[in-house]
Amino acid sequence: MNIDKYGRTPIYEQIIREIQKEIVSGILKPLDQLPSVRALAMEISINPNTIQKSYSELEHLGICYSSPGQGRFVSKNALEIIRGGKASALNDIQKLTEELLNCGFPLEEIVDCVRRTAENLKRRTDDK
Amino acid sequence: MNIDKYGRTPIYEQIIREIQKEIVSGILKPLDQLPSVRALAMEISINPNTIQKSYSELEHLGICYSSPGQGRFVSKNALEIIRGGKASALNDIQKLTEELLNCGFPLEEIVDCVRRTAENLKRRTDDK
Amino acid sequence: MNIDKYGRTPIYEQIIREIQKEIVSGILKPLDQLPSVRALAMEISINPNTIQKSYSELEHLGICYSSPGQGRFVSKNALEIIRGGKASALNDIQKLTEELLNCGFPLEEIVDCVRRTAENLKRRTDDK
Amino acid sequence: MNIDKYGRTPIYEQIIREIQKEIVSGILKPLDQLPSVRALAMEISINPNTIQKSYSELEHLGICYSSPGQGRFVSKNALEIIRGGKASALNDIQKLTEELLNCGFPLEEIVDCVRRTAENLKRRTDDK
DNA sequence: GTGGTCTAGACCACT
DNA sequence: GTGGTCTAGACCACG
Repeated sequence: MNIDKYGRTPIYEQIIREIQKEIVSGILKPLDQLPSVRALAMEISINPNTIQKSYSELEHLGICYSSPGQGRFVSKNALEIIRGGKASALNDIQKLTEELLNCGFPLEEIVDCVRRTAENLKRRTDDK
Repeated sequence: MNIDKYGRTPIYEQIIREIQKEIVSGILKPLDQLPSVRALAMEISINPNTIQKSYSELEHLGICYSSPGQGRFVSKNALEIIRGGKASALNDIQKLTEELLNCGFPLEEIVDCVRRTAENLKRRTDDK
Repeated sequence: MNIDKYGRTPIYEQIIREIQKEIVSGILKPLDQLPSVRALAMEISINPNTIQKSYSELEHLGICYSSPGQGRFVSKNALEIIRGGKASALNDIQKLTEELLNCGFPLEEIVDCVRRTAENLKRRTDDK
Repeated sequence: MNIDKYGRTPIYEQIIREIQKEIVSGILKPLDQLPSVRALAMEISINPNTIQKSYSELEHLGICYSSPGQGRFVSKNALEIIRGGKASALNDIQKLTEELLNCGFPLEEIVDCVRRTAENLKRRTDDK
């Protein structure tokens, strides 16, 4: 798990995204057990309170659930929920696009940037 | 000036962006005087200290400069600086694109979103 | 930390210099944690907002960085940045020298002054 | 007269220094008349209030005096007063020197800087 | 009138 | 506990 302890994005958000990424990529499947708060805290050297916060948020979103005494598990419909939640990212892209266009950036430069990102991602995925 | 006093993005950052927008759109030109701290504070009902912070930041960026007792003015090369600073937005777009692609969003949907944003922006600008 | 609350130089600038001095002298080393805003405010009896301003400025200069909830730390390359920034002091010395020479002060008196300053500083440092 | 309207040093201080410089260099001699507030204001495009402030300060220092209805004149002992006042510059040089030495600048570099400044000044003076 | 600094005190998000 | 933002209100220097 790739966490930047000193960046501006909150650690608990980074953890949420990383777990979502693992679910989306299939590393974690529905009904799989998540690592315990303590275990994950040790593994990535983060305060357990922070892990707890991430997990609570994921539960709140319905992406995982905890059964007392047994542990915490990925929800059956985790994938759908994650996909739904990401729709807001399109909104963010719109805002950024507007900002760039307002500054005189040519549209095609932005489109190219998106396409190149897709290619790079594909290459990296294929390499694995 | 359009400020959301109760949103998550700090007021002072919103002000910075609004001023940049006014410079980029030509409402404010290089060497123009910016509204005084107190005047702007009154106009948008924000505490003068917050305006001061926005202005200081803009000065730090080299977008404006101040002479005590005289006022604050747009730098000659403000446009270039703003454009340079926005380059990081491309980076943000890349990250968001990756996130969406990872979730299975088709590339063309993202590209379409960008193109539609550009069209909408153009229409709004032409209407003026 | 030695602060003159009622002098002409702003408190926040004095704090910046004092912190830089502590880094240069090795009291604070790269990656060390700086005193918290509140702690330093208490220690030197200055309003936390003023400390915050000093720290923000130091961050702007790249001399330290902060992670909310964790604290504020000296940058790895703090020393280099501080040294680079002080180069402007040479410029100031030039201007003052010109002023003195224009008034008829003999060059050697100025040079002597510099040398004596160095000796005094060395003596004080050696005494420690 | 060389004034930087947009720098950080107050305009009225710059004017004071420029006038002192003219006296030291002999352009203005004791008992010479200074330009009137209005005339100087026009000449260098500065608010008369600012000129007034500079003149008041110079009077306060004893460098000039005004005789109502006649004008403002350079004092007989202006040169001595200016020289005396500049002694504080030595103090400033000391402080800057300490700062540089603390950062590891070699003493000889500072001394060289002073000597070079003197040479440049001499050359410029000889050229005239 | 302008910008700049400072205090006091509050509230929020993050760890 | 940490940093960050904001308000209210004051005071100063400069033009």
